[in-house]
Order: sequence, then C-alpha cells, then structure tokens
Amino acid sequence: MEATPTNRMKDWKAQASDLSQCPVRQVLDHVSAKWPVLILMELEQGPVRFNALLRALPDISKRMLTQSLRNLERDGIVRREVFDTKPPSVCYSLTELGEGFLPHLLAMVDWAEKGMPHIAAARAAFDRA
Amino acid sequence: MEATPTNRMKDWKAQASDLSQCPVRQVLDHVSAKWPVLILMELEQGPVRFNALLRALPDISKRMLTQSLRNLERDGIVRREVFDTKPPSVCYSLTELGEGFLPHLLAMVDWAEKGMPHIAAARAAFDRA
DNA sequence: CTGGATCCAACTCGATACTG
DNA sequence: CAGTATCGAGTTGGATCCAG
Repeated sequence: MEATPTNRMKDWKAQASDLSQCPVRQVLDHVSAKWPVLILMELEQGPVRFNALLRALPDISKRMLTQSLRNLERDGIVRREVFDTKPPSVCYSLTELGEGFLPHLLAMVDWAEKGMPHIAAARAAFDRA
Repeated sequence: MEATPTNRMKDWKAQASDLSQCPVRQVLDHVSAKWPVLILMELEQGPVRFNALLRALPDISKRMLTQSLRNLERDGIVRREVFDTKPPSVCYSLTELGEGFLPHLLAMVDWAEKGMPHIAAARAAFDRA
C-alpha cells in the first residue's frame, strides 16, 4: 500500500487514540507541551546552560525544566553536554533533529499570530452568544 | 521595529511564560492538545456530526469531545451548525482558519514519522544509559 | 551549578446519570 | 441526537530540602 498522506493518516488513527501505543503522538506531545515550546525557542539562539535557561524562562521551575529537557533529550531533539569543571556546568543545544523541527514550530506560531484578528473576533462573537 | 522572526520571538517570550496573557499560546495549546489534533484530522475529511465523531474516535468521552469542540469553535477553527430536525442533528466542519492550520499539523506529523527511526534510536541509547 | 526526592494542592479527565 | 451535571480517581506541577 502506497504511503499517501491519506493512508498514513488512517494507519495513524488506528493507534492514535491510545497515546501510549503511538510513538508519533508521544513525540508530538513532548514538543507541543507548555514548556518544551519555550525551551526549544530559547535553544534556537544557540547552546545554553541550565541556569541560563532557568533565568530566560522566568516562570518555569527547576523541576519542570529538568523534566522537559529530559524528555527532549530522550527523544533526540536536544543534546546535553556535561563539562566536568568546578562547579560543574551543563550545556544544552539542539540536535539536527531538533533543528529540523523548529521551522514547523515557528510556522505554527506564525499562523497563530497572523490569525489572531480572526480568532479574537471569533472569540468575541462566541462569548456574546 | 521590523517584524522579523527573531524580533517576533522576543516579543513573544516576554509574555509567553504567563499562558493566560499570551493569546498565541492559548490557541496553540488548544490545537495541540490530545483530542483536538485527532478531531481536526477527522474534520479534514469533511463535515461530521457529533455522534459520528464520537464513533470515529474510539476512546474519547462525550465530555472531552464536547469540550474540545467548544474550544475549537470559540477560536473560530471549527464551525458548528445546528439543524432543527427531529431528533436534532449538529454538524461540525473546519472553517477557513481551520483549513489553514491543517497543513502545519500534517507537516508536524510528517516530521515526527520521518524522524521516528532517529527518535527510536535516541530513546534506546538514552534508556541504556 | 545541576540536579534528584518528596510532599501536597490544584487541576484534569473519565464514568455515570440526567435533560430537551 | 446532542449535549449538561456531578463526582471521584488520577495526574500535574510548584515548593522545599538534600546531594554530588
């Protein structure tokens, strides 16, 4: 069977409702969650250290930053490098896989920004009713 | 100031950490959540009725389907049409805004699928360590 | 500096029952 | 058919303390 977009989607749907059975969904959930999005956009500027990220993202907690970075690292989207200095420092950066994802993320942000007038109008109309 | 991607991103970051203050993040969260993704892909095939959606998405509950559809409708991504027949029927479809979003969604799915070999390898390597 | 471990409050979501 | 209402289990995430 040819892997047309439509066919792919159907195969996809068959497993997609069971999140734990669909690898694609797992990755998508990791990258689209609240903090990973912001982390990825920080990393686009170049390699960053842990505490720098912590400062750059004013409202994230250490717990969530660590957890998000671990997910991204495990999926091969972010690279973690430990330098055995004193005190120790850890540097995070995008892998090639991660760099390949950023355009899609930015495209969605762009779509959302360009659509905001429509969205705001829709919300106002909806809330009136 | 020119609205380059970089500049836009900086403006963005200023508010992004406070989810309730960033409209873009709100929309992104709505569309990237677990069920909305699947709903949107169903809707791509054409208008669907409530119960049809319920059947198409085996594991979704009425509660979540209603809630997800309401969010999408409020953001102007999904159109809801009520036909006053007996029994009543409600038809959901993509708005133009929603159709404009789907390519981005599909692109991300595509990226995830194409990257799965890398991701699986990364996960295996990570779990060994 | 870079985390791990634990506790606890808040929110999420599914199941169930009910309505026009 | 297309929802709404309510409740309880489960999950999430922030705060705090500890460690290499």
